[in-house]
Amino acid sequence: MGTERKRKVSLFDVMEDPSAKNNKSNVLGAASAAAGINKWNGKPYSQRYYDILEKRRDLPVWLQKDEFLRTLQSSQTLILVGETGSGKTTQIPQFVLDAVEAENTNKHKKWLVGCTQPRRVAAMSVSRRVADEMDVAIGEEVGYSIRFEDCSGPRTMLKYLTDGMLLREAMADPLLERYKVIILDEAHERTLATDVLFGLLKEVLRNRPDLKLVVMSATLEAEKFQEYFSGAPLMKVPGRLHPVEIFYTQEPERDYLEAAIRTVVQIHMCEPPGDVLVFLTGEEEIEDACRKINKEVSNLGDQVGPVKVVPLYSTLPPAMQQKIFDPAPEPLTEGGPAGRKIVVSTNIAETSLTIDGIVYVIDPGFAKQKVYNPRIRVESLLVSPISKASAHQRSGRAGRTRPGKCFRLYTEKSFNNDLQPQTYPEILRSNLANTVLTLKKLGIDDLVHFDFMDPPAPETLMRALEVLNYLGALDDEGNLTRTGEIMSEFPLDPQMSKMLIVSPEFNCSNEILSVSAMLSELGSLVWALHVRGWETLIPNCFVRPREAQKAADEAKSKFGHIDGDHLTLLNVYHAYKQNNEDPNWCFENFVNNRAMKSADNVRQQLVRIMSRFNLKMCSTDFNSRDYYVNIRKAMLSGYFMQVAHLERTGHYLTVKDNQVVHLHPSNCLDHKPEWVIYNEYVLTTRNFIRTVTDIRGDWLVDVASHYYDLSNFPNCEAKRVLEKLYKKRERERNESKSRK
DNA sequence: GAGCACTGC
Repeated sequence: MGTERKRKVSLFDVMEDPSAKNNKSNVLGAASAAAGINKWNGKPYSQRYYDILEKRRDLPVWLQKDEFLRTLQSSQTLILVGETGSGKTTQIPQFVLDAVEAENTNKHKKWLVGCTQPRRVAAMSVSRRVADEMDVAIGEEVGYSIRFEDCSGPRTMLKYLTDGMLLREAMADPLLERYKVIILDEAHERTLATDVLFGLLKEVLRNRPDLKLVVMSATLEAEKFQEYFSGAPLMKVPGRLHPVEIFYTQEPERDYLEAAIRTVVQIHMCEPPGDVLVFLTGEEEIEDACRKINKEVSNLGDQVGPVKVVPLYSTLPPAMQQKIFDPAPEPLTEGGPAGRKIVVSTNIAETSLTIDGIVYVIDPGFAKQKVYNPRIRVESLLVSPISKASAHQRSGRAGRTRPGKCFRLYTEKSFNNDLQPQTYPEILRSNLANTVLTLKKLGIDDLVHFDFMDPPAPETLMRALEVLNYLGALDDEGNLTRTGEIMSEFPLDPQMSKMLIVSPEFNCSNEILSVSAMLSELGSLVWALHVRGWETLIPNCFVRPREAQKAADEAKSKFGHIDGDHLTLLNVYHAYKQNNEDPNWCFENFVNNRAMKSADNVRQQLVRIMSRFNLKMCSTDFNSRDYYVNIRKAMLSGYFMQVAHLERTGHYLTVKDNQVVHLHPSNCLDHKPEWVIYNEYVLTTRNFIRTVTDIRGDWLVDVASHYYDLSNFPNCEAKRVLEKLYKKRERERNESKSRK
């Protein structure tokens, strides 16, 4: 296999003379276009194809098509910087297709061009657009691949996929041999998956001279990318944005929320018509701001036009999110002052959602960002200043349809001196246990010397290795074990995949599958439940409308399990299935139908992975006393590092880390157990542990004796209790021996 | 008796 790879001629080396190549592609293009036959599928072009083609040719990237093809021909890696509106995401992959096709001598050889996106929606919508542009059916020559949905086939030549999905593919095919060219789009966003792909692809390119890489990014960091990819050529494509005038405050603002509201009102009173976008940090702040803006504007009476204030955050259900696309309200009287739409949004409007018609942007300079503390292994959300790149992106939102204005609620000096150039990449802000497992599976043995664009803190890597070692995914030399290999196949946190893998030993894999599916969808499903004026309870498959709180609480209590929230989730899942997944049943019981559907979807995916590894699907007899005991023990064998002990003072302390924590009030326990496992540790008004289940101290000794090795344990009450347990064990063992 | 930046497999 290796020799064959070496024999392959580098893809674009065939043509020596760039002008000859261009002639050829032009001739080809002209010939097929003249015949009106689509070279990709042999069908005649539709009228729509020609209509779109005309518009495509107006995009800024088209002016540089030849330059792009020449550069791609002469180098293995290419960096392309293009601002919003340049058309790079839709056009560059098509240019690449033309190039590959022109150079491909073996017409029967299958090849693929992949283009990654950080978000599912983008992968889906861009591929649909490109299929239209190429006049082919989606899923045929052009397709996409995202979790739960592979819309590609044997004919596919261009595939848009999420970065996480390409990483998954690399686990099965480390040299990514199906691909001729890989395009990493939106590289500046520096998602965890993209960062891992950087390092991985750098290695793959060394082993595969016939593979090419195009890195596409929107901003300033191009030189850093260039340096990382050993001086790869850099191409710049202009964007197509209207000019945006930037205003700074003269003095720092004491209260950015109050300043933001004041600025909205001023714009509405003094500026010409045009919609406003305000960036704030979170749901509560946004709802609060919307109320205040409405109040302030109504105080102005009819000297100003009407406003439509629209909140926007990810947890808003899609129907509510749609309101951002509504037009601004009409003037109250004919010829009266114009109406204005005011969108108050989180960072979601910075990258994920684009609203046309925005002319004014208000940027207070803050966002909630994830931070990770490796010492106590806690990720939390913190309101922190944004980066220059982020500020730039925000202001660009004002110039999509016409020239706009951006009001930065901080001083110019502060922008220049205080804001860091780029947002910290995610890899520096996350718990890396799962990432390290993926890297190990990809065959990266030496993590310390892995070529990260931004290497994570050694302590974070050490913590991740330690966790994986305790879970039995890595041996003491740091090599992937068989268990670790299976764990890496699950799209779950290592703790969760561990409990799944061992669950057949506790005769409860069916139940652990359900718990895992419910838990893993907790985070990503909140959006389905949130309706304005409604509240949710955690676990968030429960809905709690403000006008029916009592009924909702009663409904929830029917599912409550006194031994813990994990078991409550299991009860809900079982009830959902017993009622045939009936949406009416969900409605009547204040259970969210969408959340349940999605959990069920995840569960099916997990079942498929379990079967692939011959992991048995089994249950303990429901009437057995051990039914719940087995489930709790199986959970403990994954979560033995997330245990808290009730001290005599009445507080919980996390085991080993000795952090004071409190049971989150959403728990459904009817007592305070001496020992609990928890799913997450959240830092808000206090240190809370959320989704909690009662476990027994002697199980710790049975299930995770390697972790509860007392010779390596900080002095604390939990240690003394465990010491007693170990002694009791020993006594019992001796007694049983002497009886024999 | 508290609360959810945003993604992804």
